Amino acid sequence: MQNIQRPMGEALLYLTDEQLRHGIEAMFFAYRGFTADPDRILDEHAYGRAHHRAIHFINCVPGTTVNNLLNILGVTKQSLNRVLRTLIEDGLVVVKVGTRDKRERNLFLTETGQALEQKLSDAQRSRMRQAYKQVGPDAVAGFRTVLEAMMDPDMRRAYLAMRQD
Amino acid sequence: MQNIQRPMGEALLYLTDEQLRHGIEAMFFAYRGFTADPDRILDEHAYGRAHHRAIHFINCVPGTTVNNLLNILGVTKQSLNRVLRTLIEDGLVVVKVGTRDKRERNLFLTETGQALEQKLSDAQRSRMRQAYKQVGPDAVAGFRTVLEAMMDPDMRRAYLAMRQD
DNA sequence: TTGGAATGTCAACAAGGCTGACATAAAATG
DNA sequence: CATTTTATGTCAGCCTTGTTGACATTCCAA
Repeated sequence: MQNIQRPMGEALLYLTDEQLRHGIEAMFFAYRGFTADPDRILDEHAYGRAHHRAIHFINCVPGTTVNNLLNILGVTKQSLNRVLRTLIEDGLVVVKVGTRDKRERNLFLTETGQALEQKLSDAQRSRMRQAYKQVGPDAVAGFRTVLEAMMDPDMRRAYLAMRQD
Repeated sequence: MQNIQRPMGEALLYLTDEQLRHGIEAMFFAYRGFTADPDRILDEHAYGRAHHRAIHFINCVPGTTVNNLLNILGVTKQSLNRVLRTLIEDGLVVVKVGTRDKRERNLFLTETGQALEQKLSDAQRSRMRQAYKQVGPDAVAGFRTVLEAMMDPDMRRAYLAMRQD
């Protein structure tokens, strides 16, 4: 370590080990903040982050299959299945057997499910909005750019495919 | 949803629900990338992220007390204790009874512990460096600014106190 | 039509959070 | 000096959410 070369004065200051370490810690603390508000709401419903993630992406891609969700979430199908089961039992998610391929299950949020999704994403967006507002558009653009660069290529593809702005 | 007001044309485009949602998803996928490399290394040693976090912050503040670590990590002492116990048993961490206050335990990494810390943080910094290099200093500055704005105030204080750049 | 691949379910286990209760030693306080 | 508070550790037990293994169903292609 300690490969502290500064080939061009302070121009690459942001690439020193020290700076990178700060970035790592910022990521750690920020992610805590990022999940704090939804976590509180989920607690009231006896759900966890896993439920939140499932709800979020089912809302995002209504009718998605279990398999597709597995790829997005990066967990095993067994793990996802447990979460889905409780969401289905609780009437937040409905399953329809695939029309073309009957092995597939298409997932949808019920109205109750959509209501919870709203509540969760309102909370999360509200913190995001406050942060964005506080720092302005340029910082936000930089934020998104770095996040994209940090993703694994597969996830970057999934992420970019999901957006159309 | 769909409360899409645009009070000043496109000037606040980055604050629409749609944009905020993309920020949320970017955060989710990026955090996965962020932890992927250390996770692989930890697996080989039969450790988890909890061990990584402890190692990281003990390295960061050598001689830190258990209580201080609890505040930084935001877990219960029982949970931290389990992790610390294995790290001590495995000879990665040593405990010294506090000099001024003998109730306190000061935590340090052994050479072995430092070696693992190096390995983990090399991997994590390397991804960070690649991302930073790819996007340039302005984006990096924006990235850090937004992350700081997203933290809970307590954590922001802890984070800012930790750095002296 | 039959065997393999894809999809999803159930069961059991492990990591790592959590709470509660309790022990000990040291410090602080009256 | 007696008492209380603080810092830490430990045990037991619970929950969420990962994991693997075994199995059922469905589809498709040889």
